[in-house]
Amino acid sequence: MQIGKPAGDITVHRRKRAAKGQGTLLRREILDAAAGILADTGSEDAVSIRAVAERAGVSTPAIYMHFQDKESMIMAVCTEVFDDLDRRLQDASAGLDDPVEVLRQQGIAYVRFALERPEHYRIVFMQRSMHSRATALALDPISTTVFQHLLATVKSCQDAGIFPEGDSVPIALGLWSVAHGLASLIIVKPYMPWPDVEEFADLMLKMARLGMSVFDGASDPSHKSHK
Amino acid sequence: MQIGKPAGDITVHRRKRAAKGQGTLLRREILDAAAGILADTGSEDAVSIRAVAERAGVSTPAIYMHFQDKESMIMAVCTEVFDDLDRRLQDASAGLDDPVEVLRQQGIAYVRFALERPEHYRIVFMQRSMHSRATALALDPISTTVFQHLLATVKSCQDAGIFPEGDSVPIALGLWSVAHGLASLIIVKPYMPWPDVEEFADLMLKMARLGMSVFDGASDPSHKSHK
DNA sequence: AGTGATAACTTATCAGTGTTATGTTATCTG
DNA sequence: CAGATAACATAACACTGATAAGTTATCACT
Repeated sequence: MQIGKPAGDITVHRRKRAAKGQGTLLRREILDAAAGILADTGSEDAVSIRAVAERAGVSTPAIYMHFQDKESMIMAVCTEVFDDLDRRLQDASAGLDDPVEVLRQQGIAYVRFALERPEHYRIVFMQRSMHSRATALALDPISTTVFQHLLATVKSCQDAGIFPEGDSVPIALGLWSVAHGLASLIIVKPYMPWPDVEEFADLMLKMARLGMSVFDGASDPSHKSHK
Repeated sequence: MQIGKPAGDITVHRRKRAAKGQGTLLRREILDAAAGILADTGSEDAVSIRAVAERAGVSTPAIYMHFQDKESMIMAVCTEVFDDLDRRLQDASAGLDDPVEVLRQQGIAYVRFALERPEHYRIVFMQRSMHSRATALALDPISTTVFQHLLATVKSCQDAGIFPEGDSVPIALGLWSVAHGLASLIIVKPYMPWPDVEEFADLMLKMARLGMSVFDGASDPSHKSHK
């Protein structure tokens, strides 16, 4: 049973260890490997610690030198991908004067982005974290970034008199819920009779805006005491 | 090393095997065991095949006599729980004449139900199936049931002149997206600055309704060719 | 150039998972 | 009471995330 090469765990390409100060180089290569697997397969399940380690050319526990656990690693991958989301949302509304049009275009861009990367979106926005609340928040800069930008857009709408004055937070959360609800339901229940996605997103956001604009006089519990 | 009882896999309560025609009795006990673990722990991860088998007092592969795989088992558990959802939605709108009020109360009841059973809701509405589209649809009677009821409510709203005439499907899907977006985002991102849940749900649904009511004259691509 | 310190890893292993092929036993039928 | 078979159990496979403990290459310093 003599075989030339040792049997068992055949690592395809064995990485050379980094120099002494350059330990963080591996972090980049791990992220690239994990991102590659996720992009190739489109499934989080395929991104196992072992698969990532093999693709990066290192041993399995080497991953844990740079990431606390698997969730942190995958979240880091998704965070990098979703940096594009921020840029896309800006691009979608660049050069637009009407703040309502800004809101609409950003909303459509949001849904479109989610449907282009359904697995990334699912990981970040449809999966509860295994960590505590505090660390889950720390691992999730995407949500806060998206929300801050949306908040600014809502405020400009309020300044233009489109939305009623008062706390912008519930309005922004409401608009976010609409866009998220649409994207996430399409991802999970694709067999439902969804109309054309972009026109439907347009419809929903219009619906939300028009609803909001009439809201001043209605019985709005969260704003009742303001006026 | 003589010990009285055999070491190793100590099954707490060994079930007596069912009689010859009564093989399906085990199915009920498996469902109860799985539902119990899910209710106790609140985590799908705790509902492992082995844990369920031990709780039911049978061996691990016995599960596979009644369920194709783990997903089917857990979906069966959730389907039973969500039968209550249907009843709750009916109760919430019982005795109401105004179809809009029916819509609002059902929407609030929907979100409330989701937040009372976040893990069940997550499994059914926030997790993509491992199966093919066809079998995923077959495993998911909840969505279709909920949607059919919502569709009926939307139609009654259309008859009352609250919503514009035409295809009810996109309107119902839109309303569902709103309620789902709210519930699912709260479940996954509880650290966001959510206002009081029920009043917020009320706000959102009002917002959706008021938007819809003004829609007839606006540029609505999905209805443009009707008039 | 040689030596010790240590950053950057690897080896080996643990405890668990879903799933399946195969073996066994209790019950029912004739 | 013998044979058929429904209703299980045993054992094992191929994974998974994670960790304790051991190793090796590189660096600073003499």
